[in-house]
Amino acid sequence: MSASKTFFQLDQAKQQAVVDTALSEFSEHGFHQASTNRMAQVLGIAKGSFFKYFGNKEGLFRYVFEHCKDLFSAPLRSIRAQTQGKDFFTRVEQSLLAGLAFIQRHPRVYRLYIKMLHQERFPLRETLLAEVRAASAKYLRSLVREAQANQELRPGLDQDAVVFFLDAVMDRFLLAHTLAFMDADLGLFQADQETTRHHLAQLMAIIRHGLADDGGTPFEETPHA
Amino acid sequence: MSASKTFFQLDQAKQQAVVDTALSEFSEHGFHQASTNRMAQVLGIAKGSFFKYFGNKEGLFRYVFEHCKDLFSAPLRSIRAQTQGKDFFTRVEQSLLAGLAFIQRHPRVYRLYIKMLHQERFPLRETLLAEVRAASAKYLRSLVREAQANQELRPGLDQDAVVFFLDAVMDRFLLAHTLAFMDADLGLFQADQETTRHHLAQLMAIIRHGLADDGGTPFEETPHA
Amino acid sequence: MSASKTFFQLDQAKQQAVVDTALSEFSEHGFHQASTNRMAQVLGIAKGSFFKYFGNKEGLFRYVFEHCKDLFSAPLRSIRAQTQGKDFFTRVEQSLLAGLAFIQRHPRVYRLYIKMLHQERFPLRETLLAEVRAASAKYLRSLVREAQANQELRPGLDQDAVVFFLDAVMDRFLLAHTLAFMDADLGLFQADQETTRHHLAQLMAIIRHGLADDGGTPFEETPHA
Amino acid sequence: MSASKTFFQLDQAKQQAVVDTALSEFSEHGFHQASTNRMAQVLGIAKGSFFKYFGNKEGLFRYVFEHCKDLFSAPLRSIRAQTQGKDFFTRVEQSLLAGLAFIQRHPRVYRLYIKMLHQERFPLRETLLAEVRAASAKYLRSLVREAQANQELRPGLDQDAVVFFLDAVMDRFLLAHTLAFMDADLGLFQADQETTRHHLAQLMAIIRHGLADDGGTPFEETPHA
DNA sequence: TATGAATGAGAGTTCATTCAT
DNA sequence: TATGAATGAACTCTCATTCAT
Repeated sequence: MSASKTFFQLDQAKQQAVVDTALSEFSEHGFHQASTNRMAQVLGIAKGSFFKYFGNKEGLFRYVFEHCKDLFSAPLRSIRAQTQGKDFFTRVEQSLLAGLAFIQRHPRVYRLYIKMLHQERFPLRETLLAEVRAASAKYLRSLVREAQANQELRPGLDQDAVVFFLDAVMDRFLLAHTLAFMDADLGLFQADQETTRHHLAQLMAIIRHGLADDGGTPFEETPHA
Repeated sequence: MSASKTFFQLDQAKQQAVVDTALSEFSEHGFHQASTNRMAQVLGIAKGSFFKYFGNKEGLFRYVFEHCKDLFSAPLRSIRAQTQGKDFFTRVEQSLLAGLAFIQRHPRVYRLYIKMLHQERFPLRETLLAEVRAASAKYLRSLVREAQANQELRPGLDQDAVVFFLDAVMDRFLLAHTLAFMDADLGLFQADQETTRHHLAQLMAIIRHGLADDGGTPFEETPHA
Repeated sequence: MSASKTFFQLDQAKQQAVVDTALSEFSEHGFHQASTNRMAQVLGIAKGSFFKYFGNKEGLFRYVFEHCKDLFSAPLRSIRAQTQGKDFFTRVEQSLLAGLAFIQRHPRVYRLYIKMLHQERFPLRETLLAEVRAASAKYLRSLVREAQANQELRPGLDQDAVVFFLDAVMDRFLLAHTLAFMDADLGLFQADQETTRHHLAQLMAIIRHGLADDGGTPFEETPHA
Repeated sequence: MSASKTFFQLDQAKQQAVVDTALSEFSEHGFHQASTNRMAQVLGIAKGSFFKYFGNKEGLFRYVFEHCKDLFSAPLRSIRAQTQGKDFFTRVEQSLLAGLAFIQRHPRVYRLYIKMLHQERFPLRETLLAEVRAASAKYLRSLVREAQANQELRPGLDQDAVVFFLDAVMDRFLLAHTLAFMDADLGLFQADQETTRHHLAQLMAIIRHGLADDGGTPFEETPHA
C-alpha cells in the first residue's frame, strides 16, 4: 500500500488526519505546489515524519491517491449492481445521480482528480490517471455493450463513439453541477441545487433522442468540405 | 493592456519574441512551474526586463493571455459570419472544424487554455477563464437562439441546457482530436487523424438526433427517485 | 571499555553481531557517512539500543576500534616472537608477509584504518590513530634496536630515521598489495597477486642495500643549498 | 574552467575569497562534511550565489581542485627544468626540498590532497585523484628513466619498483615533515623544523645505498617460506 | 530493558524579485 | 533604460538523538 509499517501503526484518527490534510493540500495546490512543510505544520507533526511514513512526497501522493480510488470504487460497483436489468437510459441517469452524490460527499477527491487531469507533469501522473480512466471507461463500455445487445441503441452507432459521447457529457454535467461544493471556481457554467434536477431531465432527453433506436434515421449526413 | 510604456517602445519583432517565448513557457509548464529565468535566457534579455515590462510574473502571464484571446476572437467572428444563413447543425459542424483548424495552427494557445482550466491556483485564474468561457458561451448561445427562432430544435428544450450540452460535447471532441498536436498525454481518449472524420460524422448524427425537431417525442421522462 | 553494562549482558553472539555490523558500516562509509539507522536495521535491533549501549555514535566507533586493536595486537606479538633470533632483514620481510596475511583475513579492519588515517574530522580521530601508530612504531623500533645491537645496520644511521623509513615503505607496500582485497580504489599503484612476490623481492633488496652494513660508504653527502 | 561567467566577472579579491574559503572548508572537512551554508556565512554572501557560480557543490569542489592543480603544476615543471643534467639523487633531493617548500606555502592544498586520498566516495574522487597521481608518477618515472639511461641505478632494479619505492618514501617524508604546518594531527611521526635537515640527509643516504650502482650485490636473496 | 516513533536542525538546491550599476 | 548579480525564503529530504511506552 506504499506506506511504511510505521504509518499503519498510528492510531486510526491520526492516519485519517494525515490523509485528510494531504488530500486537502494536494486537491488545493496540485502536486508541485503542494508543500510538505505546510502539511506538517497544519498537522502539528515534524517534517521528517512524512518521509518516515511515505518515503518521499511522491509516496505520500500515491497513498492519498490509492485512498481516493478506494473511496471511488465501492459506489461504482454498487450502482452497477443496483441497476442491473434496468433499461440503458435509466442506468445512465442513475449513474449521474450517483456521481453527484459522491462528489457532494467527497468534493476534495473530485477536485484532486480534476487537478491531476490537466496539471503539469508530475512523477506518477500518467500511471495514476490511466487507472482512473480505465475504471471509468470500463464501466461505461459495459453499459453500452449490454445496451447494444438489447438493441436499445440506434443501429449504426459506434461503441467507441457512444462511450466517448457519454463520457464527455456526463463528465461535464458532473463538473457543472458540483462546482458549488468545491471552493474552486473553474469559470465554467455552474448550476445551483434547484436547477440541477431540471437540467438532468433535459440532458437525459437529449441523450435519449441522440442514442435511442427510434425506428428510422430522418437526417441525412452532411457532406464535408 | 497590462504592460508598461517601456515594453511598447520595443520594436515589434522583440515584442513578438517576448510573447512567443512566454507563450511557449507557460503552455508547456503552466504558471508556477514556468521559469522567468529560463524565458530571459531563451530571449537573451535581462531577467529584470520582465519586471520592468510587466511588473511581475503575473503581469507577464496576463499579457500573454490577452494576446491569445485576440488570436482566438478573430476566427470566432469569422466562422459566425461565414455560416450565416446555414442550418444550425451545419453551423455546429463548421464550428467544430474551425476549432480543429485553429488548434492545429495554434497548439500552444490551446494547451495554455487546457493548462489554465484545471491547474494549480494562480492569481488571475478565475478572472481570465471567465473571459474565455463568456466568449464561447456567447457564441454558442447566439447560434442556439437563431436555431430556436427558425424552429430547428425540438420544442421543450431549454436554451441553457442546449448550450451546456453543446459546450460539453464540442469541448471534449476538440480535446480528444487535437491531443496528437500537443505533447501532453492527458490520459484521455486520443484519436488519430484518420478517425477524426468518421468520429465527427457519428457525433453530428447524435447531436442531430438529440436536438433536432423530429416531429414527436417518443420517450417519456423517467421519474426521479 | 567504553560500553555500558547493558551491552555486556547481551549474549556473545549478539555482541559479536553488533561489532561486526558496525565494523562493516564504518569501514565502508567512514565515520560521518556511516548511518546508525542502517546498522540498526541490518541488525534488527532498535535504534535506541546503540545509544543505550554506547552513549552515541562516537562511543560505538570507539568500541569497534578497540575491538580491531585487539585483533591486530595478537599477530604483532606473535610474529615478533616467531622471528626472534633471525637476522633483521628476514624479520622485516616476515613482518611484511604477516601484514599481507592479516589484511587478507581482516580486510575491513585495514580499510577502517585507511579510512581513519585521512578522513574527515571526527571526535576521537587523533587519540585513536596515535594508539595505532604507537603500537606500530614500538614494534619497528624494537626490531631496529636489536639490529643495531647486532651491528646489522650501517653505522651512522639514526634509529628514528630508520624506523621512519621502514614505516613508510612497509605501509605503502601493504597498501599497494592489498587494495585488491578492498573495494576502494584509492588511485594508487595496485599490484595483482602474481607480482606481489616479485615486488617484495625487489623491495627487500632495496631495503638491504639501503640499510645494511656493507663495510664502506662509497657515496659522499650532497651539500644542501 | 567549470565556473560560470558570473563568477569570473567578480573582482579578483572576491574570486580569491571564494576559492580561499572553499579550500579551507574542503581541506578541513572533506567533501560531504563540508557545508555550503557555512561557506556562505563565512564569506557573507547568499547561499544561492555558490549555485549561480558553480552549479552545485560538486562544481565548486572541482573548481577548487583545478585551482590547486594549477598551483601545483608550475613548481613541478620548474624543479624539473632547474635540475636538468644533475645526478639522479640530487634531483630526488631537490624534489623533496621543493615539495617541502610548496607545502609550507600551501598547507591547505596539501591537506586537501590528503583528504581526497582516503576519504569516503564523492562524485569526482577517482577522476581527480587519477590526475594527481598521473602527474606525480609521470614526473618520477621520467627521473628514473633518465637515471637508468645514465647507468646511475643498480642493474636488476625494476623501473616500476623504483618508482613505487620513491613515491612511498618521498610521500611519507613530506607528510611527516609538513604536519606541523597543517592544523590536522594525523597521528604520524612529526618532525620539527630543526630535525628536518638531518632527517633528509639520512633518508638520502638510505636511498642512495638502496638504489645506486655500487659495483656489486653483496647480499643474497632470502628464500620465501 | 528494549523499543522505534518523533523530532528538528541542517543539508543542497531553486527562483521570483530587487537594485546598484 | 537595461542589466544581471545578489538575495533569501522556501523547497524536499536526512539522520543522530530522545523519550514515552
